[in-house]
Amino acid sequence: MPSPLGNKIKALRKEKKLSLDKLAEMTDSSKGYLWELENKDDPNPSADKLAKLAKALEVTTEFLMTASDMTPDQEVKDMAFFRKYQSLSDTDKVKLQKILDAFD
Amino acid sequence: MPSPLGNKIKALRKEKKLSLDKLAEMTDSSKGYLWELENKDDPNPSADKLAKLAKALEVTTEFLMTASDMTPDQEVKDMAFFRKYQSLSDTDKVKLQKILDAFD
DNA sequence: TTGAAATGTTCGATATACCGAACATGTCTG
DNA sequence: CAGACATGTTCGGTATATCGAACATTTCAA
Repeated sequence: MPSPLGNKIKALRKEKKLSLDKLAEMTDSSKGYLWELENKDDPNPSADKLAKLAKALEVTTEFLMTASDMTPDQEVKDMAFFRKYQSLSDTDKVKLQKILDAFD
Repeated sequence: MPSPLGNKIKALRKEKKLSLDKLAEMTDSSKGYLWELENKDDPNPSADKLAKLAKALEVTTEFLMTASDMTPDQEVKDMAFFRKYQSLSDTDKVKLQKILDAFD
């Protein structure tokens, strides 16, 4: 009856040794609602709650929401690459785009 | 009055030449609601809608949710680049990473 | 062993996400 | 220009996300 999302929240919360009350406070929620998210059938929190939960639990919303097929390691590496790319100047971005296009 | 999330949705939708109606159909929403998401003050869709939007628009929920200081158009272009990158083989990814590292 | 504090669970009430359908506006072709 | 069709906008109603507070359970010190 609990969901993947619920399981992840509970696992992360336990890992950080937080009570429902404490996590509720950190995320501007009620503990009753957090309990529902963790234990009820098909939870569907708002983007706002999701973002606050991700921040409090120190993960991405993507991680909370999706059961990814690639390894967390690979996900993290791809993201790191993307962050570097984003920090480039526009002209450098264009250069890389050209190179990328040559690959596929 | 529109929000970063709304701007991104609209930019991505336009990029894909989708009408509100079409996107609504793809994402099990009403076009009225999608219009609200794109144009109203502080939209707060559910995780479910967010996931369906991300899938239809071929971006991550993380990308949709996190605000940034660049224009939605620029973000969308960066995201397009990232999607291509992700579809590469591991060896090609590494090559591109090397090239990127040479830039900064 | 007891009971008080911490943690977890349930539930009625309320705010709001989301819908359907009407209305408005734009964009064409005849 | 007419008007038909696609697209965008507004809005009242309904389902449900979320709260507050009561109730239950666990924990642990005295």
